[in-house]
Amino acid sequence: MMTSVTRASETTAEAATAAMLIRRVGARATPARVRVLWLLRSAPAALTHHEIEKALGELALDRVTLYRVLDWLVESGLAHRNADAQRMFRFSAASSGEHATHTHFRCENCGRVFCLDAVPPSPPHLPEGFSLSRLELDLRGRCAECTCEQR
Amino acid sequence: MMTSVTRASETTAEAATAAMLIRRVGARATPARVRVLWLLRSAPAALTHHEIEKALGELALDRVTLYRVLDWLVESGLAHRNADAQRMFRFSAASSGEHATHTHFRCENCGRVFCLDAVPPSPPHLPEGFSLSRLELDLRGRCAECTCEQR
DNA sequence: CAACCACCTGCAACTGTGTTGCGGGTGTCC
DNA sequence: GGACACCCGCAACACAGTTGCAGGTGGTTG
Repeated sequence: MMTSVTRASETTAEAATAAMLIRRVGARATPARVRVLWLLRSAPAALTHHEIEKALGELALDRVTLYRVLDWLVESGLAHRNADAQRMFRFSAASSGEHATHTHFRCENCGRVFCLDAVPPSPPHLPEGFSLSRLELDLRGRCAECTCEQR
Repeated sequence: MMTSVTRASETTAEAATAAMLIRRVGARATPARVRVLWLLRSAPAALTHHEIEKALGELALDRVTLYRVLDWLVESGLAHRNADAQRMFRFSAASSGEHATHTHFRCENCGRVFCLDAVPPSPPHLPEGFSLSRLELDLRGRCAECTCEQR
């Protein structure tokens, strides 16, 4: 069925990939899930609930449904959730491989979060009893766009 | 944890230090500010609003006043604010020197945030136009306490 | 094919963290 | 001691995220 996310032929392949990823987890590839995952996978940065809602345009889902889809994506490992500096959740597609170490850039002006490919930083050593499961490098500053308008 | 603000003599010196820090910024060292800053400075981890409220015990302030004190501390550079994974703000005292690079450990079980002294990781290089102001290493895992009770 | 069942969707109402407005109190300075 | 700035607390609000429930959808089974 696949209600078209857009009509461009190349993106239907992307949508099919998203659907495939969803089915692989053993769940129905509903339009809502496909759209959202497709959007996350094509976004260069982590998106807020609100940004996703806007980006879906007239294909938008109910607010709650979107929350539930996002929760489900996170729970099944297809997406990641992080709270940004404005204490809002931001969602990004999980890279197919590992996500154990990751680098984000948070713009202090517009609040957006970008996922960077950067060298995994050296593993530090922890106080006794602490166990490490994941490591994240967090860069703060201004993104290219905000540096331009340099308020 | 964190018994109330006591009358022990040694802590009065700590309180005096807090008051001094506040006055140095050019502001009144009100009891509320002194108490909160003192608490933050003696805490091993970043605290939520709620934890601070509890820790102050019967000396507790109004909810709103506490928020305003915290805002003021952040604004004057005496404290730092970060959103944790549960999208709640956590506050920590600013170290006297720089805070440009910093390492946090976030417990995925209890949500607490610990400030670690760790080597500043090497600065990676950014996409064109991005400017870096701060760098943070974010470790996720289980803190000693939660590793013990190992759910 | 019809009944069934699991699951997805949407509406409404709720929760809890953080914020704003405002009146009143407390210090400080001339 | 009067004016002023600042601080405090109460109440009401704003908003992201959640829960409950009724209804729809699609696949499966007899």
